[in-house]
Formats: sequence, C-alpha cells, structure tokens
Amino acid sequence: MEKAGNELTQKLMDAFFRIMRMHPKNHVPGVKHSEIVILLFIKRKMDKTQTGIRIGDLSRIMRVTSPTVTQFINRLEEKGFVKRKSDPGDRRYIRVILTKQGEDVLQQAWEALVADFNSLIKYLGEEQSRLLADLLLKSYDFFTKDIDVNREG
Amino acid sequence: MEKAGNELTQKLMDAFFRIMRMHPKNHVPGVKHSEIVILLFIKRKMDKTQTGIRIGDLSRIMRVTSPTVTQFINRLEEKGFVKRKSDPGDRRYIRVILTKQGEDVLQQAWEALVADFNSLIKYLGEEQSRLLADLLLKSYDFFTKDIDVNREG
DNA sequence: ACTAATTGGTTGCTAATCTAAGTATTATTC
DNA sequence: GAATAATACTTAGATTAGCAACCAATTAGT
Repeated sequence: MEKAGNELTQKLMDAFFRIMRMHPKNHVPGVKHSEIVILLFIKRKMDKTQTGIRIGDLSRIMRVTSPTVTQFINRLEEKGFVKRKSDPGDRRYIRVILTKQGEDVLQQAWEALVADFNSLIKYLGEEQSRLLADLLLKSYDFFTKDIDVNREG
Repeated sequence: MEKAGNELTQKLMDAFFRIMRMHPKNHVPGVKHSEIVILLFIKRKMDKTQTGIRIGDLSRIMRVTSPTVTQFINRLEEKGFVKRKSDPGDRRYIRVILTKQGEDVLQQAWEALVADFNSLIKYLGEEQSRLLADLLLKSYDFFTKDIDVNREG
C-alpha cells in the first residue's frame, strides 16, 4: 500500500486502536464504569474544596459535553449516589455532591481499580509504568488539542 | 481514601481512562472508523494469503463477538466495500474480500491515519513512540488475557 | 430595558458492542 | 446410515457512552 507508513506507524496505530476498543470492566454490579469515574472526580473536588462540583467543570475535566454529564448525574441521583445543590452565588449553577452511598460504592470500585492497576504496574515495572502514563497523557493532549479550541467556558 | 493507590497508580489509571474515552475520528465521510479497521484487517489478510478472511478470524483478531463482526460486514457489503464468498472447502465458512471501492476508501482513510500517527511520532520522538507502542500492547495483553480464556474457535 | 452570554436540561439520535436464539453445515458417535 | 454434537454465521433486541439541536432560566453587558 502506498504511503504505508513504516512499521512503527502501523504498530503505534494498532496499539492505540486496541486500547481504544477496550471497555473498562464494571467492578460494582449495577454501576457503570463511567459513573464510577464521575464519582471519583466529584470526590476529588469535595476533598479539595469541601464543595460540590459543577456540571460544566465535569464537562471540561472529562472532555465530554454538558448534556452528557447531565444525563450521568441524573442517573447517579436516581441511584442515590449524588445530590444536586443550588449554588447561592449564582442560580444558574448547581453543585453536585456525593452521598454516603456514593462514597461507599466509589470506595468499593476504587479498591478494585487500584488492585488492577497495581497489578499492571507490577507487570510492566514501575519505571515503565511511569513512562507509559506520561506518554499516554502527552498523546491524549496531542489528539485532543484541536478539540479544546472548540471547548471553552 | 484508604487503599488510595499511590500517585503512580492514579496517574496511570487516569491516563488509560482518558484514552479509552477518546473516539477515533472519521477520516472518510460516511465510513466509520471501525469499518476502516475491518477493511484494514481484510486487506492485510488478502495481501498475505490471497484469500478472504473469515468472520471468526476477524472476531478473534478484534476481540469482539462474531455477531458484531457480521453486522459490520453487512454494512460494508451494503456500501459495496466488501463481498462475501463461500468457502468451497466448508460451506459453514464465508470469506470476506475487499472490492475495488473498498480498497479505494481504505487507501483514503489510511493516508489520513498515517499522517496523524506520523505527526504523533514526530511529537513524541521515535524512540518514545516505539516504547509507547510496546507498552500499550503489553498493557492490552495484560487486560485482555482473561478474556482470551473465554474466546476460542 | 433590552440583548447577549452562560449554565444546565431534555430529547432524539449514533456508534459500537453484547446476548439470546436461530439456521445451515460438518464432525462425531453408535 | 441415523442421530447427536459442535461449529460458523445470522438476526433481533438490548445496552452503554456519547453527541447535536434546541430550550428555559439566569446573569452579564450595554
């Protein structure tokens, strides 16, 4: 094939496509992986600032649109894992906080995730794992830098 | 959070989750990324063996179920990019081959993909890119090794 | 007071996958 | 040779994670 790309280009492409096709597994029955990720971001924000997180913030952090976040928050609220609170400073905002149940389910999932990734780190070695994380984040920035132009707020 | 995992565990986890949330962009209007990937695997098989590829083979290579592959092949056939042929040796089998249109659309997408990944390689450096590819493939194997136990054929 | 911008929301849709159940064919067993 | 088991692929219906288009409420700017 003309413009085949060399061996490295094909290998890197294959590697990315494989990883992108992977679906993270569920560690807690009835709770989807993406829901866990959202709970995690909410927890981090609450630990740091003692306030809930805004939907716009989640949208930016996760690089998904705000309707997408809204739907996730709706389901998490239905499940009793989060609550919406108005922001007294600006009635356009809401701040999402974790409930006790949300913290519990996050804890459960977190332990399993940490175990998985610690196993991966053992498998690859710590230095290689650090390098992998760095390179993945750089790659992610590379691929999404154009997207960020369109995503401000 | 107890069992927090150290800084490296969290960083690696975040990095993977970001990459997994990314959706490969479409390079050819009207043709989905996954369709391009399938055309690519078909092309590689045909180049190597001068025969079409079986659905079961694609299922194994891509680590998706055979009904998933069937649906993709249906759509690619409707679009005129592939054709199914019976295998004279065993009528249970079909062999999927690329049509001229399929080769053309693959060529078009391929050039764009190669350009993207060559840019990434320039960005990261060739040595780091090679290392990233190796580590991604190792990680992929690590995460999917359990799945393979359940997938034979 | 009016217009523009921002935030979050709803709805309908897409893409990529799965499972369950089915048909057709070949392999195995008796 | 008949019956059963296994294999390959198919169809239908479902799930998950996202998006775009559009909207209402609110705040910011003029």
